[in-house]
Amino acid sequence: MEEKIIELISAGLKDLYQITDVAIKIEDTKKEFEGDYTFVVFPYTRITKLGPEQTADALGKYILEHSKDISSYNVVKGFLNLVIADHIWNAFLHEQFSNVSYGKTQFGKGKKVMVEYSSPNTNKPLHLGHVRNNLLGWSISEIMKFNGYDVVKVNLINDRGIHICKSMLAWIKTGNGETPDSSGLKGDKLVGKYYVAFNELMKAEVAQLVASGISQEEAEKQAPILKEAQEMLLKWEAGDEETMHIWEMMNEWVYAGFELTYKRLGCDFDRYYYESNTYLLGKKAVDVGLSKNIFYKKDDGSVWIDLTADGLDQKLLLRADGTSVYMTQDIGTAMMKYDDEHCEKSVYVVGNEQEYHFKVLKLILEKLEVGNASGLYHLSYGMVELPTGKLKSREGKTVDADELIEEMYESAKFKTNELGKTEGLEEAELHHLYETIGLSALKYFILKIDPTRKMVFNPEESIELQGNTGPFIQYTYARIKSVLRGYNQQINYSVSELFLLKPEKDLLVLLYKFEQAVKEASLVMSPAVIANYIYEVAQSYNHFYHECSILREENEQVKQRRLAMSQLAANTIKNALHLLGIGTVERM
RNA sequence: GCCUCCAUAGCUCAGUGGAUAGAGCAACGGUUUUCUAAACCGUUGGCCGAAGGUUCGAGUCCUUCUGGGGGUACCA
Repeated sequence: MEEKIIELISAGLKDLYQITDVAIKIEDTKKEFEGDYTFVVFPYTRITKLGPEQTADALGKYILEHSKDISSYNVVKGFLNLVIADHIWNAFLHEQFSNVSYGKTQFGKGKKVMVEYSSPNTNKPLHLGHVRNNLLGWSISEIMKFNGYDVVKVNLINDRGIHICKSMLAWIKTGNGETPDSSGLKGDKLVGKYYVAFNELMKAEVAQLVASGISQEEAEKQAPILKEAQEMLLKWEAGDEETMHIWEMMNEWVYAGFELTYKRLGCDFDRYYYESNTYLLGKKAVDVGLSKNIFYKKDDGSVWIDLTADGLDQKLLLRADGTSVYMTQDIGTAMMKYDDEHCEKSVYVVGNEQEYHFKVLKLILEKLEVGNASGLYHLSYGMVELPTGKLKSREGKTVDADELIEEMYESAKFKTNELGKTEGLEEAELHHLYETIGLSALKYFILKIDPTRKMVFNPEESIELQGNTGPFIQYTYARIKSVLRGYNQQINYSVSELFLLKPEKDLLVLLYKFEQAVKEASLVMSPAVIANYIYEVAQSYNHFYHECSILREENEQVKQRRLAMSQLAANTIKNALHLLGIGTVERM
């Protein structure tokens, strides 16, 4: 429809004013005014030599004469508001109302994209920050799939490095052979406990050193337990048997724990990468870079790249002791990823604190000519903060993912029971209901916010189930399904020339824009576009529901139309919620 | 210091250079013999951080300033 209008305006400008070769832009008409699309004529008044009103009026007249699809127009100052004829909306409804995959586009057809998300460290459990990452990564993948892209979801497990050694060391020193079975703790929780323990042990040692007259900074470098961890990393890279054994055992615990959390969050992956498998490839690449003089070696043996010519600093690629760092691993991973899948685009869902890292990574890949540097895209999302301040995982001050999900579940359960809507449902159905509603509240609360922005997570607000929330949208869906159940026959809608009431038309126009939202969400990689869109749909449907009778409508044609609209709204909500990883329930 | 992102209602957030800046929450009031009240309708609440500039038109673009977040050579 937009294209048609643009053609009309373009023809009008040419015939009336001899204006050609200009990019015509139209926008949605603001609610306060009558019309569907608006064309702003201000920029053209200089050429038309007429006032804005006259220019717009002449153009409006021209369009009305040349198209049956525009039923009327009005002019406010320099704004030409065009009203689309009802038959267009009716035809759209007729075409789409039973389309269960309504909204799908072929926008990204033939393009293959890899989306890396989650990417946890194996030394501690998943927390609120990971939750945002997981939800974003999964949702963006699904949005791109919905747009026809071939998407490979990837999880890069950071299973090696000094941080892992810290957990291992603390476990060896203080664990007394504790296991998930013996402790009853989820595997990731158990390992996380020892990561916190390490930091406490180290803190004590640092305090002691400081007491003996050494500076804080120096003490933090010299703490014996830190030295031990560093030695352990060396042993690990050398393949020391005992170290490897403990490492493998503890990682298995963590994976089992993560798996449970992923399952509950609804995240899945097509492929897993392990940094323990990719860092050697990275090291090799560093050697190649050295021989090509892209990198250089300092006297202490550490390897660097000088990026001052690119406006950046110097960056470390290998430590003086020869062990690899984050960057080394990421070079190797990028190479392996490209070898495996040959995606033209590789998206990294990683927090914005690492923007610098990815800028450097991209440059290095470019210079080394490996791993498809041009396709690298860092989807940089904002940090999650609590009303009380920032999350601090080193001190164990976080919002734990599992606990958070459980709270949402309980909240949904409490609210459902309070409303007394549990009648006739069996235990398993109830569980499913609470789970679906609780997770919807959590997911929607996080995804409705623009990913690039930092967000404040208020636990009390997040468990709200009213207003602009996931459950509100689910409720609208359940309400529609209830109406459709009440009819319980095939909807038999045929295009009629009947007049659309305002709430009907508003809803239809909004539903028509789903594809546009789907496309935009994929372009800007933002589930928030979908979330905000579907919230408007739910609001609009509820308004329509209050204003217009459906089952009680006596005019059969109108009744069928409203049923068809309900059907289309239900399909739209279901598909949109799916893109956010949110399920629907038939009643709630 | 340098780089970068951000600043919109009491709170959390929307706002492709266009019209009178919008939602939700919170506060107050109303709607159910009628298709699900987790809903709907209304009231209160704004120098869009400040000052300049570009433009017919700026919350949106540019400059400066203020305040905050993040990054910045051996954590990841």
